[in-house]
Amino acid sequence: MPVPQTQLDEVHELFADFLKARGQRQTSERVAVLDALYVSGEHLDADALFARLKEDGVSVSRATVYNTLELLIECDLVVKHQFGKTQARYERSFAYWQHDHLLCIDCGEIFEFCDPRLQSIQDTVAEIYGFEIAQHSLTMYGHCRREDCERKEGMEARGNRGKEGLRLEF
Amino acid sequence: MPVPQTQLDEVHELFADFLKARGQRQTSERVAVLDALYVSGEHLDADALFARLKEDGVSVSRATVYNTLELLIECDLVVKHQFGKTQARYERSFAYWQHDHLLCIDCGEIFEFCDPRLQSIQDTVAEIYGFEIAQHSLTMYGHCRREDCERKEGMEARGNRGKEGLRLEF
DNA sequence: CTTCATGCAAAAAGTTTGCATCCTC
DNA sequence: GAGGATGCAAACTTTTTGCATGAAG
Repeated sequence: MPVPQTQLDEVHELFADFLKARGQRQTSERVAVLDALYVSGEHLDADALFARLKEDGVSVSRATVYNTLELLIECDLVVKHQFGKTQARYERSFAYWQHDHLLCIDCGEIFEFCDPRLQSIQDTVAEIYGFEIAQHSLTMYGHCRREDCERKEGMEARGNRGKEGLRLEF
Repeated sequence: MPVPQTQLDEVHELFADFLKARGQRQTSERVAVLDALYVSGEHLDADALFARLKEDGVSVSRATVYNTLELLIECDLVVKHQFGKTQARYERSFAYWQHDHLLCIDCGEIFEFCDPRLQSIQDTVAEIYGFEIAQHSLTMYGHCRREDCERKEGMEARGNRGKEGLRLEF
């Protein structure tokens, strides 16, 4: 689901302001990374993002991708996820509903959901442990029922050696 | 909190049975890795586990540590966590309450909690998305109030360059 | 005595860093 | 024009793999 142009403009402005405030420059590479994440709305890993940019004819180095992601995370335009893998994935976060994730163990597809009860849990935990909770990460892992879910990712990644495709890591 | 001897025996037996069933050998190294995780009950990363074993006078290679962890995960005696870092942590999982985690952004301390409402959320999500949910991972990140919480890990890991120590990754 | 497991070291995979060149501001 | 940004490649970190040696069954 692509982001509407007005929102993309708004995000560009936020990023520009953030950079200006820190005396950093607005380069075409930085904007390209921002756009790649906002236009697709997918949960991309650094390498997929790098490939996507190259496909789009934008030439950036991996170092710049990582540098820019760091900046985007700092100004809260992007969040980094560690969906049970050593490799991180990045997702746009501005003007987008706060949500958690549901991941298909077989095909790797990611779904998003939101449940208000999680806030109650967070409040309870904060009170019991005397914590000031800044953020949370909730991911559910299971088997989806899409007709085109063919365990593709599980097969590739794990050589189909168990009843389940991906190795679960919590 | 160390595990009682009777439980350690039980875990040894489970592991022995698992290995025998697969025609694999019970070596002292494998048992040592299992014990290291069960005796301390901590959430160790592979390297810390390696170091702990060396401290205890057990000489195992990193490769064996990783191999054994894989086995222990397969027989559900250990779970792997990816607490928003590229580096995984491992925790014993047998005869231990099912719980989620609360992590101090400043000192890195890990607390455990359990809230029955999460099961309700899981059921709802499963129904709405038509998923058969196998597992979930919930981690809350915040600031603890221990008097000896001195942001130590944040300082080391990130060079104290922000208002918060650890980089959050969700 | 036959595998299977270990240890070592090399390779992978993901990410970070140093530095000369380039380009915003 | 000056200082931050880029690209490249090398370094680093964590994890995986290949192979000769060693030990469990």
